[in-house]
Amino acid sequence: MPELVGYNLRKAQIAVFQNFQNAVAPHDITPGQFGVLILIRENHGLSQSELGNAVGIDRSTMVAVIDRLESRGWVVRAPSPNDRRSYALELSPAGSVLIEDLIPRVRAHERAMAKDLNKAEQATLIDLLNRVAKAV
Amino acid sequence: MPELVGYNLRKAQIAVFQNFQNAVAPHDITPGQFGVLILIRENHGLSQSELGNAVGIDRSTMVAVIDRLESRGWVVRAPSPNDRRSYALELSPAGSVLIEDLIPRVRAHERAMAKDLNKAEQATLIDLLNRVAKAV
DNA sequence: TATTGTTATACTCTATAACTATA
DNA sequence: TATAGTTATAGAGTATAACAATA
Repeated sequence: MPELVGYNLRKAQIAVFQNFQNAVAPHDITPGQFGVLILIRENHGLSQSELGNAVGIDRSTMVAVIDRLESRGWVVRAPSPNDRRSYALELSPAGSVLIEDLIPRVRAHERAMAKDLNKAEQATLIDLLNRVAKAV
Repeated sequence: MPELVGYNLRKAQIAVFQNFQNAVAPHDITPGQFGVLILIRENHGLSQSELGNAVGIDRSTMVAVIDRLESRGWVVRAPSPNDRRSYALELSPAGSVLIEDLIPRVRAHERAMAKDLNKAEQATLIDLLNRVAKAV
């Protein structure tokens, strides 16, 4: 097992996930939720289906994801101006404040994670991960 | 985001997970379950708590994990010879047959995943992943 | 007819707290 | 007192199938 790429990927992912949780404490937010918030911030008015496609999850799953973020006051389902079936997702003011607080924490988390890797090694790691993701 | 190690790790992990599922079809087994079966095979008589420690999950979580593997006929809870509180976990004959069928599939999956990486690059990737996992 | 959001349903993975039997 | 397995409970994340409203 220790020589398998998949096994090491899994182990690194678990360690990184836990460090992320510590880094963003006391906000209790997952990497997936952070990614969704970032996507909404950078793409105003995204619909739930578009967001699901971007993240690779079903639109029925996205309902509960947005429910959670909305119930915590970070995201609002605004009416879409041109399609009455869909919502235009936006960050709430509280959501914007949250993101501004999270970004430096996530940057620190990234630094901690890569602290034993120089710049070239970080670039190599990202390149290799990309090639693995593309290969499968 | 695309320049973050954590983000790329997550993306690679998702792609690899899906490819794993295809590779082991029609067995419907997750990488985590495969890891548990391998550990039981390589450590006869392991207890649930020991297994949980090895994998990094709580012993209460391990109950349901073993329940599932037992209900599918792959693992047996044998009585521990020296401690009546605990079980000595073993693969059933069906579980041994399953593992023998899975191993070449998982090897093929590993090859597919790393098909665009030469030997040196694979070793580099594993080394970098290990250093990330250790850093956090 | 096709798409968007939703609900009902189901399953996996994860944890904490409290319990029973045993050490 | 401490440990092993268990249960109750809770929550996140994931999916498929079917439905209403809308395109």
